[in-house]
Amino acid sequence: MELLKNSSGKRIFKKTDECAIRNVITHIGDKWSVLILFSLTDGPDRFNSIKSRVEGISQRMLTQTLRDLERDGFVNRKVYPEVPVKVVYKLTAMGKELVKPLYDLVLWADENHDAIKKSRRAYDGKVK
Amino acid sequence: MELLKNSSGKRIFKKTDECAIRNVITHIGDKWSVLILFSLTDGPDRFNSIKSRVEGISQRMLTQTLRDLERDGFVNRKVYPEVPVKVVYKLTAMGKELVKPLYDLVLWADENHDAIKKSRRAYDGKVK
DNA sequence: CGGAATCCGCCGCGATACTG
DNA sequence: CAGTATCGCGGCGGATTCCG
Repeated sequence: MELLKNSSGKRIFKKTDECAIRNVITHIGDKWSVLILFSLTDGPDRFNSIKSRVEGISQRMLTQTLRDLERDGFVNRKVYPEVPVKVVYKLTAMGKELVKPLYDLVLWADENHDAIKKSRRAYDGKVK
Repeated sequence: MELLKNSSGKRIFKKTDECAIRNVITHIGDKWSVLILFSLTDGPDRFNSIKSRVEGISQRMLTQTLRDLERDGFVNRKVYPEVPVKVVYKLTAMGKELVKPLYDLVLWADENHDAIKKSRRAYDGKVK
């Protein structure tokens, strides 16, 4: 994956687009993307329903994030020209694939949440 | 993990600290953390060496991110009181554990990198 | 060498108002 | 209902300077 190495044989993480890791992180790093992806694992859902389930997200950010996810091929957007309009979002095949490793990560974090909080308290105690 | 559901049986993602996912994302979410963690999988390394390997990171961000990782118990910091000072960072046991699911995620992203870029081009072509 | 401290630009993101 | 458009500020993070 990362072939570039320095004189000590250690990997170098390039700035550019070629670094796959950076491309992932930009999505994962965005808190809303992950929550939206996970919400859609419960099945297809409508705009305002997602909005109410992902607490705290603004209309602006939901629209924008869904667009990005659609653009990357993780989410499918379907418009039903009723009155009023109905728009349903669902995971694509690739979207469902992405959620798998993502889920393992979240699961790990959930299990280690206490250990992390404990470590923090210890650290903050030392530094005061 | 997430027990709260709405009338349709779909999960609700609370704003608060109770949502494990949100806690994960804030840690792993930022681009620098992941790159630093991965760089340390090649073995312990010094401050400026990491800085040169993670391209584009500023001194400020490297220091800050390393502190956060140390605080959460993912990274160990050891000072060698030589002249000039030498500081070596390495993954803790928990840090190594974290990298595993993280690696699967990155691996997935690497494999699907082309598909994502292709989807993007198709999307951008439509919207123009 | 490995930081800490300060300053500051810019843009992410929320709030609000308006449309098809 | 599901968006777009516009404005405004808060804070992330880069650049610079100084220190043990």
